Amino acid sequence: MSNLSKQTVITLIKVNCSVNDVLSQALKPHEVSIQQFNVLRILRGQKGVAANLSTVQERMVNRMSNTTRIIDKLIDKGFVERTICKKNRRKIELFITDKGLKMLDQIDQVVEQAEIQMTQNLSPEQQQKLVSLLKQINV
Amino acid sequence: MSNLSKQTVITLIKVNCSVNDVLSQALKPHEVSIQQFNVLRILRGQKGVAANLSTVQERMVNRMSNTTRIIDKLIDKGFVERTICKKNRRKIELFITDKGLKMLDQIDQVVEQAEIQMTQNLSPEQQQKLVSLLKQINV
DNA sequence: ATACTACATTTGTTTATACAATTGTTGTAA
DNA sequence: TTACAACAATTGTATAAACAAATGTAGTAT
Repeated sequence: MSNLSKQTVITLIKVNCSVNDVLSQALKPHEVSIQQFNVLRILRGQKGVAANLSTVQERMVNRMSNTTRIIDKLIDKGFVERTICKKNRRKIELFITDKGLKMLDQIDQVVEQAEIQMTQNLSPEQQQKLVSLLKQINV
Repeated sequence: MSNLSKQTVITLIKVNCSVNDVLSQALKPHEVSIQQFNVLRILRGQKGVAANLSTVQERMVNRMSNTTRIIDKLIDKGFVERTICKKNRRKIELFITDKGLKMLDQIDQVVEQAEIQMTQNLSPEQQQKLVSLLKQINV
């Protein structure tokens, strides 16, 4: 039934809007956007190994659009370093700095609290069910 | 378990990103954005009764941000008319035009197809379950 | 009438998104 | 070596989002 499809999609969009609001409000005092936060997490996940731009882009949750400029902001704040790759001068090498790691540890907690708070009405089984249903959305 | 919360939230955000992509791609040939489309639907829902700006804002799925400018675009395209409310000159009265209605009928079909296509892997029962789980997200 | 507060919308400004075009680099075929 | 295609990142540009500030209007108390 088409009405049900519409309701499903609209509910998904609305809930996501609210979730985004909660997350960006949680991040706001730390002056990083959700996108910047995600890039920092990706770089931390490298555990010291350099990441180049295309790697970061592939792993970003939201579409890339302009990863260069997101990283520019993070460099301005001293959270990320960028150098030109010696083996292939077309590529760049990105690292998270100690300052970035420290900041990330702080906001990780804030974000985690927000995540837990948002999902607290759902049992683990319900969350697993929700994730599995979401993954069946056909895009 | 906090990891599960994180997975739930991230899955929701990712799926929503993809859904948004599908919808904006579906709308693109018609040169209206998702936001503009939503405003048009709200105005059509008024069934000829004027809507003022705050009414539209309240009903928008995504946060308002700047409804004035979204409506400016729709007026430029001839889909909406705006007049000053005679009873209260602070308010405006917004109507969808015939041209707007016609266009909306066309893209309604496109959007509906996209919605059906995205939810086709889910049975009606599964969709209802999904909607009910989404609504339990605490925001 | 005057001043004041609240209301409804618009405007300004900064930052983010989307996409195309450009720059600089590398590898490869002639 | 030269020319050319492919690659990796950056820059340009137009549009949208977020939020604060400003404009204009209405109602109310003095």
